[in-house]
Amino acid sequence: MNLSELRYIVAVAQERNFRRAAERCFISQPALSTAVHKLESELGVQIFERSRTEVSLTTVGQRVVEQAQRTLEEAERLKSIAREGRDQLIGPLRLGAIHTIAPYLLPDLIPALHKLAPDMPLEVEESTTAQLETNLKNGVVDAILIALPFEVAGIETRPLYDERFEIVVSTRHRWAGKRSLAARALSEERVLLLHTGHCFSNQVAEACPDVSRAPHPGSALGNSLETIRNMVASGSGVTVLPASANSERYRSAMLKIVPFAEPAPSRRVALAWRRSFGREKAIEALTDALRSLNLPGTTLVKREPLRI
Amino acid sequence: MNLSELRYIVAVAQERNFRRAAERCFISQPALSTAVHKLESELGVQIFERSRTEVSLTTVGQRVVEQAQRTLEEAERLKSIAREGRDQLIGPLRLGAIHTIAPYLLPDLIPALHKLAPDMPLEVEESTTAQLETNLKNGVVDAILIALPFEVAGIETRPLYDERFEIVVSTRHRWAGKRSLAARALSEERVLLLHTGHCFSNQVAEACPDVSRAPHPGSALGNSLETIRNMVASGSGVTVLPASANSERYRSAMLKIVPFAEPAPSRRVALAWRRSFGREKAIEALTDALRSLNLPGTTLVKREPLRI
DNA sequence: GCAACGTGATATATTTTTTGTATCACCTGC
DNA sequence: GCAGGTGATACAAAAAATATATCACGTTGC
Repeated sequence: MNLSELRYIVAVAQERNFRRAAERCFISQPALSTAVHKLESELGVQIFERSRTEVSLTTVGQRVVEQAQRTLEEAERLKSIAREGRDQLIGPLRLGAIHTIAPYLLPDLIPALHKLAPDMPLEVEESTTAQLETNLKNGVVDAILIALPFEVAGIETRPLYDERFEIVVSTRHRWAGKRSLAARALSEERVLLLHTGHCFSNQVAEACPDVSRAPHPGSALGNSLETIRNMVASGSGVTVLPASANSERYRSAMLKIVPFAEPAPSRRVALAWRRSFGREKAIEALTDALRSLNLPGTTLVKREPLRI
Repeated sequence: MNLSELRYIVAVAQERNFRRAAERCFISQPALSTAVHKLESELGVQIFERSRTEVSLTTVGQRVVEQAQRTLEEAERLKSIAREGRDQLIGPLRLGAIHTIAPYLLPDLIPALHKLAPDMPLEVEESTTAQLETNLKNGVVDAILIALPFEVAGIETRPLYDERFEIVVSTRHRWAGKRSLAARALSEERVLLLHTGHCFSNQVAEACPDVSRAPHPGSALGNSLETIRNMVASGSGVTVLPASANSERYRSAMLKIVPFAEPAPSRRVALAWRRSFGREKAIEALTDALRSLNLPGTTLVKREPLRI
């Protein structure tokens, strides 16, 4: 039994004539005849009564044809479901981002993406790189925003922008008036950072090797740079933040941003997704939205050189 | 798109593994893979997300698979409808019979058939041979009981029994005491018969060539032999009836039955049905029921020699 | 790290199924 | 009786489904 055969018996039932039914099904009359015979013998039931003059339905045939129609309708519905789902820019996109990116990017990203893909709401999850990697591989999220390097089997990565690091101090700090500072200067100060589970902390530590990592209660600082920013404002130390964290939105009267002397340390932010994730269009739209944001202290990476 | 493909994606969705799904579908893994690919490209939608480690459903895929399941259920229901309808002894059988047979046969036939095929109710129509022939060809009835000869293209005929004709007179009639009468004797009497639309009248006329066909209002006698019987009882004339019309059930104290002298005229009653009518079992059951009736004045025709 | 195993995809060949062409037997209506 | 129409059938051709062998890639366990 297959759907064509069902279409055939419905056509025959409607036309009550094999030739016309065959024409409507775009097949030859003998093909139709054999197909109907095949179905009848498979079902073990005679659907039609054929005389030389006319074709009529048997009692069972009546019910069989009705049910065939119902089956075909369901099959049609399947097609229309697929048709509706064909647009990759329809349906939610689950995006993960690390704590040092999410809060500074999402407020602008969400409206930007909404313009490009109004029917693709963004569902956001904020976590560490390690957790995001797991969730990405498991399919809990569809794409993640992380800092490079990020080499994972089966995962596609696309660099988006380079982002300078900046030193943040209290306005009352002796560095508050500085135009710039060398990385090694940080070794003189108490530098507040997120705990080592966060890649940003490691990157800062790498960039500024002799930073005196001040001891602090592991999770007491939370996962938020904002806590650190407050601590800096209250004079507990200095910190290093990614430039986008110092956008106007987050600027404070109690803090002063001091750029690093060139070459300033930086990180490369990238988008990553499963190679098997089918919605390339969604990834493209997301990329476009991200590249349109114009974040302070960032430089877009030239488009397309995918690092695999 | 075909039903197999739907079965395949349902299996993959359940197993979340192509090899196991293939095994469950009794096909090879590559066959399953290509089939799923084919369906995906036909629908223009990715149903599954395949990583090397695991298979998962896309958002559309989820809905597609659900709908596929629904479609398959309807197809299954079709099969079960066919399975239920497979028994040819289930469902009504529409039987036509001429006026000179129906009333004398049906009272016994219905219970007899009910014993042989309890789920095959008989729907009866009483009419003339000509009308029955039309209705049989049109499919308004499935089988008819008529008197031979009956040669119609596309119609199968099976002789059932030979039935003697008998003379019926009033008890006050001068023939009331006769043991038998020759056919030609009828020429002396006023013989009441149904109008010429009824084959029985013609058969009597043929058998008794010089019958004085008494003039009578065409339809005033109705289509019923019973009307004639009443007229005979009231002395309006004599008549000739088929033997089964004179069974105990219909015998009257005011009437006397006089057999014809040998060779008594008779008719051969037969069952006829469209050659294309599929329910041979139903015809068999009906034949068996008819042959079991033991009607008075009838002799069963030897089984099976089908006259085609 | 690296080998063994497991995954789905692919290439090619084979089998099965579907369909088309030509023709038949039969019925209807003139 | 003959022309036109019906569905069935035989056979051939085309298309589809499937199997075998193999691949590339990831995971896992040592």
